[in-house]
Amino acid sequence: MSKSIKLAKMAPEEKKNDAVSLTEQRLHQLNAIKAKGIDPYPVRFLGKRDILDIRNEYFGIKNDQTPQEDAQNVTTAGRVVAIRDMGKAQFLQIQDQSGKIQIYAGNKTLNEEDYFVLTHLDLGDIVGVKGRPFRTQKGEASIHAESLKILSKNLAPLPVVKEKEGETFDSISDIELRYRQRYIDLAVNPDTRATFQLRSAIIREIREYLYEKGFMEVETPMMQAIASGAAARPFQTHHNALDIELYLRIAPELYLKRLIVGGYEKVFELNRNFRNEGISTKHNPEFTMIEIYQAYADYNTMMDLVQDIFEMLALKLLGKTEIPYGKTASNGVEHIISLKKPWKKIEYLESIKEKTGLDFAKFLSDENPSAKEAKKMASSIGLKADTLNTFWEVVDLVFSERVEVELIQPTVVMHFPKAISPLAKSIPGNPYLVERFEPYIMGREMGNAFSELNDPLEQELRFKEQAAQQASGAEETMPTDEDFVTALKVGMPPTGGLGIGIDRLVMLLANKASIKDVILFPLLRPQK
RNA sequence: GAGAAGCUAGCUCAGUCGGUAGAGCAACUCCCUUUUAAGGAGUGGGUCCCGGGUUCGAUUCCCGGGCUUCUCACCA
Repeated sequence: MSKSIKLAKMAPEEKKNDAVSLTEQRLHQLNAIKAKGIDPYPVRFLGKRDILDIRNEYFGIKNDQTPQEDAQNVTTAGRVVAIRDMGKAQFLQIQDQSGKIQIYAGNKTLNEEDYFVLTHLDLGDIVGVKGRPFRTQKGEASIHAESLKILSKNLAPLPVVKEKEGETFDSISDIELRYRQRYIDLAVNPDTRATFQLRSAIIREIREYLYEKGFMEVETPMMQAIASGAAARPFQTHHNALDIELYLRIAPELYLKRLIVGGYEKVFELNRNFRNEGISTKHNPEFTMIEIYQAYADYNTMMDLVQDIFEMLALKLLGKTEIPYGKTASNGVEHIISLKKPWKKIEYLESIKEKTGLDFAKFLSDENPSAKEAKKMASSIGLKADTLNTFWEVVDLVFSERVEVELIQPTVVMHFPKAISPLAKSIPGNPYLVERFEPYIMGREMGNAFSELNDPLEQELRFKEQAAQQASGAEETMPTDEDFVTALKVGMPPTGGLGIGIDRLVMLLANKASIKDVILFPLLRPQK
């Protein structure tokens, strides 16, 4: 029964304490449990209550109550995260998805089989407990175990995390381990669990908000013969039976607008998009975006919608519209972001002029403004744009470098040049600017919206302009989708569309500096 | 794709001006039935990321490679 017996059974070569034998030691524990006739991986453990639920009922939400002496037994379960061995009794801490609680267990209340389990427990094991809630002499909320069942034996030891008064000791800081083996990160770091619970809540609240407003969620192809609807490099794949090349979608936009053509008036899709581009703290090759389309609406409708959604999420999930951001960011500067609407609105070209003195608006009427000219202007304020090939790409560089980075508080940037907005409708009476806006928070683009272009002939022209821009060396342009033009010919009502990057939204609300912190399994280079 | 930093025990980290390494926690043995970063006594544990080179000798110096992080570029 004692641990010395186990050791006596171990072959000498198993006594080594290196990395391999750590698992071997546990295998030995496992075999001892099996030899006792106990199943270390039982089929089921029913009637488990959440630890938080038990705490609230017996110890009070503020942890200021003490259970009655004759309190009923409760049943719960979780992973063993701490063992304090007192000899013939032990204190365990178990953790489930809702929280932690202490278990007090000894040979006075456990039967022989359960006591055997107790003395053969390791950190990381999952146990089921039945017992009476009570407070120890030191006041710790506990369960006095009357039965203790092993539900799953831990064979791959977890990092040991200790904490005192909220401070964590020896947590895992190896970022690679946290991303590659997220199950360990989740098992060990409460903050990681909280982040992904928040992510789930954000997505749920957005869906419910839109359902409430009469929107319908749809699913459009992720595998597309033409990857359009945005300007980005796609992933390519192959369908064997049809023997065709397919692309993973870079945006659902053109399909969603086909649905508006078909007669649905309020649709959205919240799902993955794929872009074959670099990986950074703000980019993962697969990322989640929501696109929302509403017929008989315009970009003003979308402006209200995006502010409503952000404000609603902050209030519902964080309880306030003023939220901190940046404490964990690399620069260490904390900002208080106010998501309260209405947000500040600025004009795209005007904002560049204000910040830099450069006036690009006068080039709007120019059919094919020279990139050289723009580069000259950019270099006059110290910006190098050597790798760019078109006028408006250079302008966008100036915007990102001098305007975007300063948009800490929520700001709506409006009215982009038509040349870089091939799917947006022109402002009436202004042939050069479009009814488009992008919300920015913390210097980051959080979305993109416009009054959707529904003139098929105009759309055809815009696609042609994109092709021409590509010919003149633009890095990324939007491919022509003939069938989409055909759809517009059938007739699409005036429509407003909005896209929001969900990952970045979660980063904002969860106060995370890296997109990898809000994606459960971010793409990493495979280990050799 | 470019630059910078990092990689040492299961975890968090020291360290070696070149002589094959330490701490705390974890693990193992013993004591302990209200402890809590439990405590006390003892023990073991390392391909110092990988491969070359220089050297009597490399974890350390040099070269190459791997992976990660950060910054930049592209995108959301």
